[in-house]
Amino acid sequence: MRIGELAAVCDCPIETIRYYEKIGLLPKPLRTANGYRSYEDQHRKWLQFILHSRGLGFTQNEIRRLADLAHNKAPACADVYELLSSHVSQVRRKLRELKQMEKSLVRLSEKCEDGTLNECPVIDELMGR
Amino acid sequence: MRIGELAAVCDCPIETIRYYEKIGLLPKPLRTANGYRSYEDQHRKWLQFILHSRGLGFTQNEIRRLADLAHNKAPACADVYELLSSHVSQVRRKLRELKQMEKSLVRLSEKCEDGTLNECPVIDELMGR
DNA sequence: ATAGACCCTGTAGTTACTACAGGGTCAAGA
DNA sequence: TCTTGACCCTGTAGTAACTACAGGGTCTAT
Repeated sequence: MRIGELAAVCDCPIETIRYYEKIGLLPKPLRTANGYRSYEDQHRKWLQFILHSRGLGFTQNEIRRLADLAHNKAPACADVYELLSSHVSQVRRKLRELKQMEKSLVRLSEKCEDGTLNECPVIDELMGR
Repeated sequence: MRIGELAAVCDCPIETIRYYEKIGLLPKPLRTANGYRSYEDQHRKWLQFILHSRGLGFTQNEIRRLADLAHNKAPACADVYELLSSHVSQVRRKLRELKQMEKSLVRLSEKCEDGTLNECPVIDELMGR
């Protein structure tokens, strides 16, 4: 499978695939005589692993650690679990932050009274009271 | 006020202040004879404006637009309101994404059964079923 | 006279890509 | 046969929003 096909199958830009290879997230494929990358189905699985993890908000570092665990003969489930739960708490922290932001923003925009005012209390408030 | 004092007052790293000046977010202050930056109280307000906006998740571009509106004699409240509501919808979109992530992560980590397994269904699932 | 705290500029590193620039390869059609 | 077009290659630079030096200058106190 050439890179274009892998990209199409996984719905992922070609540049990203080459990038994952460069940073060592995706194992290097063999090359054909003309230098083109030649992927096996295993590469497809690895790439999807990366893309799924990314979709769940894991950083490249976390994905790298997950991948290391995955390539292990007996992936220690406890380690995976730890990575997972620490990530869940990060996501929850981010959620709380965003909810707080949303609240403040709504409170702020209520001062606008639907944008019909000619003076702006929002700007004043952001300037620090 | 020298940069160190401004940094302390606003609880913001010195480098960040210089960075905001460099990218044109914070107006350039006067310089003393020895070349040190010399800030007025107005600068403190501008910096707090930036920091507050940043705390609400606005990007530098949005802050720049807010600041332009703020420096206007008669800031059009409608424009501010528009910026605000478009930002609120972004925050809400991000919130939905994160909630979805959290759900998937929790579902995934439940497979771990508290990390007591020796095989790992999580890895399998991330590899794409 | 020198130690220490402060200030300066300019550059490089971070994360996770994306977008070229400037080339090579290969199959199909005129 | 030639050339057009769709592919592929490497390598570098740009993005956001900072952060962290390197290598210097200034000023106050001991």
